[in-house]
Parts: sequence; C-alpha cells; structure tokens
Amino acid sequence: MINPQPGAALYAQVAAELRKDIRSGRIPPGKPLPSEKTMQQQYGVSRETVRKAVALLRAEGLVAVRQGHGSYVREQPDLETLTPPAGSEVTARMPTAEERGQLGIGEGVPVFWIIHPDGSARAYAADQYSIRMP
Amino acid sequence: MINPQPGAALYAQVAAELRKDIRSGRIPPGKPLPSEKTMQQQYGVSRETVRKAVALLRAEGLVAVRQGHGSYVREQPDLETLTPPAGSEVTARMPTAEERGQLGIGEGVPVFWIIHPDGSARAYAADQYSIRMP
DNA sequence: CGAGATTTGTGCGTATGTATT
DNA sequence: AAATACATACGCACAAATCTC
Repeated sequence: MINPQPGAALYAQVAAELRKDIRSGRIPPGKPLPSEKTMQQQYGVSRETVRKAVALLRAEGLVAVRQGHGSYVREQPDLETLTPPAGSEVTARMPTAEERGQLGIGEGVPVFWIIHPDGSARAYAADQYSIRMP
Repeated sequence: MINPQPGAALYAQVAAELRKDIRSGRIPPGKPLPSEKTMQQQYGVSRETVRKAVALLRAEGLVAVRQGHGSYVREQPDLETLTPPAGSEVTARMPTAEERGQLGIGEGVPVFWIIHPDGSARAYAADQYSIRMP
C-alpha cells in the first residue's frame, strides 16, 4: 500500500516502487509485472493511477506492454555496432510516428539519426545499434 | 471535428491532426497549441482524449507543456558538437528518472550515453549535443 | 471450432489541486 | 483576487487481444 507523500504524485510513487523492483532484479528482464488489477489492490489506488505509473516506465523504455497479455520488463538485446564514415553527424531523437511503424520501434526507444557527408540520412533504432568511434 | 475512423483510436487521430499542423508550420516552433478546452470543442472529444493526444506529441519530443501556461511546439536549439575519443562506444536511450531531474531533461528527449575506452561513462541530453565522426 | 476468463486499450464523466497570468 | 490552463485521481462502461478449456 502506498502512503501518499506530499509533493509527489501517487502514480509517480507507484512507478518508483516498480522501478525499484525492476532494478533490484526482483522482476527480471522478460518477466511480467503484476496485472493492473493486482497492482490496484496491492497499492490501494485506482486503475488509472496504475496505468499512469506503467506509462512512465513505458516511456522510459523499461517496460513493454502487450494488450491482452501483460506488461513485461524489457530485455536488452545485443547491439550491432555501427561506424559511420568520417565527417558524419549523429543525432538522437524519438522516432516519428511513421518511423515507429516502418521500423517496428517500441515505446521509449530513441533512434540514431545518421547524416552522411553527402547529406543523405537514415534512422537506426537505438535498442539495436550502437556507435563505435574509430 | 473528427470523424472517427475504424481501426484508429480517436486520440491518435487528434494527434495526427496536430502533428500535421506542426509540420506544415501552421503552428511554428515556440508557439502554443490551442488550449485543451478549445481542442475539446474543435474536435468534439473529451478532455481526456485531447490530453492523450498531446501526451503522444510530448513523448515524441515535439511538444513541451508548462502547467498553467500552455502546450508549446518545441524549438530546436543549436546543437553543441561532441567528438568522443577513438574507441568510445555511444548508445542512446531515454534518461532515467534521476538523470531527467539532474540534467534538466525534458519529456521525449533521449540521452547519448558515451562510454570511454577506460570504462567511464556520461550522459548528454540529445537536444543539446550531436556527435561528429572524425 | 467456440465460450469464457483474463488483461490491456479506449473514451467519457466528475471533482479537486496546482501553476500562471 | 479572479480567471485560465494544465495535473491528479477516482469512477464507469465497453472494446480488443490473448489464453485456456
């Protein structure tokens, strides 16, 4: 049960609890969080408050949700290494709606935006690639 | 007014309208979106639906919200250029809750995580820095 | 194959709090 | 002080996806 602390939103406190459970390994990667109904009872809050808490973790890329199934701690796959050509510029941002659809990018996952010296550019999902400096 | 399309959530359709207005320049960087109340009337939806639409744009880093003030199209500041030392590895991810507080990172803004050859690492807000390949 | 149970998604309503002007 | 605008929290109902029997 959550004892509401002044100055912090209820859902933020629930999110903090869940984050703690994830970081400590009590809920390891690939494993589900409790169901929304269970968390409601566990923390003594409404469903919307639970959902907002989970939404925070989703935006952080910490949790992935499948409708009708559950909310799972995201696993970190091995990253493929990129080394863009000299003179390239690399930025990072959240994907556009189109990029998320086309590249199948999950919530809370940014993209690398690699601009080549010739001006061409491409997006790479940051949960699949890393950049190596030559 | 939104004519609900089957297969797409109402709030996603509202978000698409706003995205279009932003990309077309009809609502330029630094300028506010209509207020929630106005959008409710404009699109004929509930306040929660409007808020969910705006939440999408916030998660995309497209819009920044100030309580009691309004929702503004985010401006893109000039980026400072980094060139990590040879052998460094650069990843990108959403900031942790702590990093967001410490570094003053806004919603929908990822961080570069630069791991130096000696193993030390630091986060850089991706709306303030870019990486240049040597 | 279907039926039902479980779980997350969407949409609306209401009330109150907090920040800014 | 008042008005405006966004934030939090609860409630309800139904939809959609998934799983089990």
